[in-house]
Amino acid sequence: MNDEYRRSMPLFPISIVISLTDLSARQIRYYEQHELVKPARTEGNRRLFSFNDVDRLLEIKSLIEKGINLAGIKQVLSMQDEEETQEHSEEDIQEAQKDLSEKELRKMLKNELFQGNRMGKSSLRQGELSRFFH
Amino acid sequence: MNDEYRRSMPLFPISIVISLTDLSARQIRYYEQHELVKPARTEGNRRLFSFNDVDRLLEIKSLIEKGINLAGIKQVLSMQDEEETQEHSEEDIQEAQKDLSEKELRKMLKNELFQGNRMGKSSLRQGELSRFFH
DNA sequence: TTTTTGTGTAAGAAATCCTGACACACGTTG
DNA sequence: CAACGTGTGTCAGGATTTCTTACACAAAAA
Repeated sequence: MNDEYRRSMPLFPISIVISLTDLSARQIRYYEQHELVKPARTEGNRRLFSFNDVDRLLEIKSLIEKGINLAGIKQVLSMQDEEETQEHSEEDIQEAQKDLSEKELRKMLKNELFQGNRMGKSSLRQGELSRFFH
Repeated sequence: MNDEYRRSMPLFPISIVISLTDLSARQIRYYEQHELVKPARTEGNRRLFSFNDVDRLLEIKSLIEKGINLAGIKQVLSMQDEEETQEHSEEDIQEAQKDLSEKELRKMLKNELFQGNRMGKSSLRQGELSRFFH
């Protein structure tokens, strides 16, 4: 609750985020451009990332490495955002998942997606950064 | 243990530390100059502060507001540093406290120091930052 | 009163970051 | 196959942030 406030506090310049995520500046800016992350800005227009932002970037990176394109990642992330705010019934969740797997995933990700891990929530879930911080 | 590693990771530029501590850049640099904090540096020589650094600065600020001068603060902090690394017997701790109170405090802080709170460890202890982060 | 402390402020230089813009490999589409 | 779309690298010019050094000064200490 107050926790979310702390995790969304703008703290890191892009250089730190680069070292934390091993993404390039170009990648990070490109993801922002496509609204996968929305870092805050200083008065002088410099990006400032929160813990949530960094977590999100790590998640994006993990999905990228699975071969998912940005459109797909956007879907996944927006679904997760919904889950965080609203409480869902079992049906809702299945509905949302159908939305992703039928309309987008099967078509554009072919079979690469489900090699090995079945994209279970566990591996995609938040808190990646908790390996570094607490 | 691994926790200490995370808390000592250089993450924040001075601008963020300024907003987090409400200290001026001048103050922060001055404290560094007198070795109360030792922030890391980027390749380009910019300061990078860790959680521990910010905690320490908040502690410094709190002590400053109590009217303690830098020499006294340095003593207090160095004592705390020792406590963190080594395990002490009861005697050791009393010894250290005597070291501070007799040699320095009574002489240079006069009576201002003990007005109200008796400088109990509780109020000086670390983790101030935990009010903002976890 | 003279000195020391702690902080403000300013200047010039250097580092970091910003937004385009162009390139390009690869995969997709017509 | 040719044309297009996607995701990333890289470079340039400009803006912002930070650095050090130096001077100033009020308040406290000597």
